[in-house]
Amino acid sequence: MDFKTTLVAKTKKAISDLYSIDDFSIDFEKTNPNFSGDVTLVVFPLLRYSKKGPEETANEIGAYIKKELDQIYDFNVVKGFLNIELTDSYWLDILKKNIDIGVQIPNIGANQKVVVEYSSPNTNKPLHLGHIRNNVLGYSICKIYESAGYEVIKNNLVNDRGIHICKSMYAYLRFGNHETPESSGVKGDHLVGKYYVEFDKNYQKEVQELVDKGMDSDEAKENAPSMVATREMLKKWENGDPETLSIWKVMNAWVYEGFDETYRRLGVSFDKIYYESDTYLLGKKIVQEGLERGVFFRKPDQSIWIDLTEDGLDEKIVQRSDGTSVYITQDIGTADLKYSEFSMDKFIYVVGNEQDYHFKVLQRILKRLNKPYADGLYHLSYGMVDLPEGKMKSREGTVVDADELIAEVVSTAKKQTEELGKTEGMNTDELTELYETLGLGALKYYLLKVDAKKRMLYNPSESIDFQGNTAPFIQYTYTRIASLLRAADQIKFEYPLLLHPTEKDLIKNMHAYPESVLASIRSNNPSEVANSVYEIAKGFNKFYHEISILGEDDSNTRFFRIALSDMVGKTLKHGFSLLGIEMPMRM
RNA sequence: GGUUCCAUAGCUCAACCGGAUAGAGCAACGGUUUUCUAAACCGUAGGUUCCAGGUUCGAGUCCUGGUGGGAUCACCA
Repeated sequence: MDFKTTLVAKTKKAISDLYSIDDFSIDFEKTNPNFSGDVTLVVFPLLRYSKKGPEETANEIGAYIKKELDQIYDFNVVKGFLNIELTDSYWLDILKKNIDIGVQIPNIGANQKVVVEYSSPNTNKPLHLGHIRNNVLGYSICKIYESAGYEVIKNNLVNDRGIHICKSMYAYLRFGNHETPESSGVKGDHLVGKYYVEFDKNYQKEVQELVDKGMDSDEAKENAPSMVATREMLKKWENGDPETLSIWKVMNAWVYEGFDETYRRLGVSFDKIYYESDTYLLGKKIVQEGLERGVFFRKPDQSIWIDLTEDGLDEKIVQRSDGTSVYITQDIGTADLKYSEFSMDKFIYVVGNEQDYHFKVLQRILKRLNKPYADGLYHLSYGMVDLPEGKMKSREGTVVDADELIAEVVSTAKKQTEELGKTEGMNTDELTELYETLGLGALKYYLLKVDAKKRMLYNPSESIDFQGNTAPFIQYTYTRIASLLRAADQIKFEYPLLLHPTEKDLIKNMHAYPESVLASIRSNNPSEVANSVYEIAKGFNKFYHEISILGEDDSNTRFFRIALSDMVGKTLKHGFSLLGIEMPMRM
């Protein structure tokens, strides 16, 4: 039994002995740093039983449990707060256990399977900053679940078909002059993206011309020649026209090559990739079944709907009057496919919050269809990334391109490192790797440290500032530890009897780490891990600054501090691995 | 307009179930290097937690109403 359980049990016993009650619950919380103590019991809710003032009640309980538990060094009472200070030997025991078994996250996910769908790009344009947030979040949440014993399937659903893909294809055929990534030297996804933009420019021009001739604007949008041709192309694609399929395959292959490079650099990967071109028809059968069972209904024009007004949602179309499926139908189909393949307990979609309504509807529909996996569906909804000048818009060219951004943070890392000039003796390969580790670390951490569901601002100058709450700060802390360990020839020691305050703080922070991982799972939000790691790093730098480690004369104390530092380093590295960030050995 | 999310220091973000004197980083100002890496450390200053009510021992957190902002409400994906 761990100490917290014992503490709660003893305290409950104290309260029921003192005030003769038995049906109540209590909980301890961390003591506010402004007061002395480690854990705190708020006694206000107990006053109605004790019928005494808050101070007196707290003092009575404190005196009772102090006698009962050796781990309690002392207690103090401020108003209705009973602050309990634990002994150094208690914290040393915690540390010892930590050092003996290493960083351990409670195994709460044994025999549970989670499918995490993330990334899910369109193959008509390159990735941008919003995609980076998606990828980094998705990958991190996978790592976090894995650390607690879940079996995780990293899943990507590639949106490789549809009218938007045809737009790039149309523009390429018309303006492309057979250029290829090889001939132009442009990365495949960027090349295709170029024609997507090209399409839009030409399309706008055509619309304008029609409007100038007196056509209504909506009508012009429908009748612009390039739009008509693109719709025609989509039909050909759906009918399996060989020529259309062939150009589609070629262009998609270029995009995949480009994406793979970006994925590799971001350090994300997938266990299972679905392509929408394979799955987009899957939902239709389920729609038919649902129709027969009366979950869906048909309107006079033959379109099929579901009525969700009882759930506070609207009616939603699931099949068009011409018999083709809509987006949500595909999602129903793919959900079913995934369940038949993986029988997962939990199914996380990492998708932006502009689709909150969509996923609410999807879950309701799956429930109405009595799908067993409906309850396990979770939409990890994250906020948009804003730019200081406003929101990103592909059309206006105000997107932050993923590849450019990565190149920029890496080159900043290089510049910073060179200015500090501490990398003597490292060869070119090592340096390249270091810049990559620092630059990408900074970028990922910048995106992961804020609450996933919140909208956030991307500030270019701040993201490449490597001071304060940043990945390089934590990486720097790690290299300090690595350097200590290199200097230590051996680590043999007895645990001391007393702790320096900064040592105790470090132990407390490390003790809180596994709990933060569980909190990240509960909230599906890696920022809790990021914040916990930051606290530990900050604590270490204070410790490092205040007391000497290698310079300590007493060899036992010296080795103890090295072992403590080692443990801090391991915890930092563990935390960063859950965020998908590497640790350098030197910087 | 309906639904929904958000609003905390000059800026970017924290604050576990409702708990004490709301915390960090950046920016500003001042300090620390004969000492294990100064990408560090210490200090000063900075707040009517959007507004008005309510619930209670206690509200940034919960409820109601307002103000401001985002998203969504397609036979698009």
